[in-house]
Amino acid sequence: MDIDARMSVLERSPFFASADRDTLKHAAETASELPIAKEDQIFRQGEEASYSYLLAWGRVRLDQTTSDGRNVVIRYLGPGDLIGTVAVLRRKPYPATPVAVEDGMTLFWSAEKKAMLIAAHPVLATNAIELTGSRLEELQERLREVATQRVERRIAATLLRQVRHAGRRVEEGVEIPFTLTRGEIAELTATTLHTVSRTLAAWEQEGILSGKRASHLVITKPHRLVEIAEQE
Amino acid sequence: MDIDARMSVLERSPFFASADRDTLKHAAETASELPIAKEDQIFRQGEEASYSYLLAWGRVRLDQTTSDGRNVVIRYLGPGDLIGTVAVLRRKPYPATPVAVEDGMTLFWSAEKKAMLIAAHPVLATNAIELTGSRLEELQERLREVATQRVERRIAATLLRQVRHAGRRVEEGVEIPFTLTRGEIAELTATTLHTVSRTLAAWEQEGILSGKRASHLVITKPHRLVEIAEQE
DNA sequence: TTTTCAATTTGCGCCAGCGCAATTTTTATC
DNA sequence: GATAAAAATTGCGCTGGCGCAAATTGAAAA
Repeated sequence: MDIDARMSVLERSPFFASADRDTLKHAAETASELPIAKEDQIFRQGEEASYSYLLAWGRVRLDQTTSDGRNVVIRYLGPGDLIGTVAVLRRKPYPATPVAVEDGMTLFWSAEKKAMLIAAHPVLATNAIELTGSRLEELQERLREVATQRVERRIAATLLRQVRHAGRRVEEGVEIPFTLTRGEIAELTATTLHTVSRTLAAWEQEGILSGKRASHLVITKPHRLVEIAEQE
Repeated sequence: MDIDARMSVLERSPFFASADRDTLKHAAETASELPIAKEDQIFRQGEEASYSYLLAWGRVRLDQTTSDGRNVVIRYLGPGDLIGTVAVLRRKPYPATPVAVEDGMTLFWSAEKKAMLIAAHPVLATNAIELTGSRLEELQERLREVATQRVERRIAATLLRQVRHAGRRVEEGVEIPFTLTRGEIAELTATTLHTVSRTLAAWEQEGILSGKRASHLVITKPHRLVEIAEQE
């Protein structure tokens, strides 16, 4: 990737929203590239946060593992999303493990370079607050769902969230453009894979959605899913 | 409160960590004061975020209400904590309703004054990222607990979290220095008040803690509570 | 094409904890 | 001191969904 290609990637990221050409150029010049292969762990939960990343392309799942070995999926990341930035800025260990769900490319900066970038371009600090705030809002929403809703509604809400983040119109409806297993949905939803499987099988039977394994989920009746997410 | 008293309040807040005298003075001079009485709502969830607050003294509970009228307690705030700042900086509606659990005092700034403060003193932007990141981390922790743990462990973890934030050593153990009803613990823990009551009654019987209603909870055997929080 | 393995599905027993109902306790107000 | 109301407690029936087990499916590797 040459500087122009990098700048093209960066200007599409919300972290660089309203950033001028100088900022983009500075960031592009100081970045390094790391290709990622499916199932690569970019870093591990608990490690010292030395580098912060920006996903150029590909998809990444953010996992948190509990002390008794269970996994919670924090979110799916797509192109333009930051990885590990808050931990680097806070000088805390990484709180999660990002796992590539498909091949991709990241741009990365050392903690020093990132701090210098932000000091030199205050718009980046503002954008970092916006992005962290946005993640906070999403987590609050998820906590509310888990605290107050039955599983079906939660699954519907979770799928709609992926649609909102990454959905792509296709002929039959809206596609979630990455592989999402029943197990992963379970870990996003605080339930078990069996319950997700039963639910999705019923919805597939009803014509609401289709797809499993390598074939991406396609929501054929999004309005029906919204109804389910909003039922009492 | 004169300028010196305000500066004394501000320098104790993590939002002003590492801030120099000029910064504190600027902030103190541009702040206004709003006393709060028990049960006051400082603002309402969903309202336009016009002011951001810093709690000088007192205690505040941050509530989020769901579309079907249920309540989730997001967190308890104490002296030095910010209220509404992220929403103001993001130019989004307030995501929660802060309710005073006792009489207190806040300092507040309009959105304009706050933005000017932060633009003039970059250390404040850095601190805002730190604080937002810290809240993110706590919410991730809570989501992991709700997703993977039984109620008892969650209640223990929740009480330990209050101890860590606000606990005070007293003769019999550690006191949580504000009123925390069984209903509120339930809303912090994604369970019902009946389940909290049963659990706390058993723990009180076992000598782990004491207190209800106006009398604050006192954890008499904190180590026992840690064991419960960490059991499998 | 065959084999392997992970993902998905399905049956089913079990139970943690929800939620209804009733009672008791505590605090604030008059 | 009496009353009212909110918080706490307790009994108990019920059920959503967990988790075990087994079978089936689909994709990747050989």
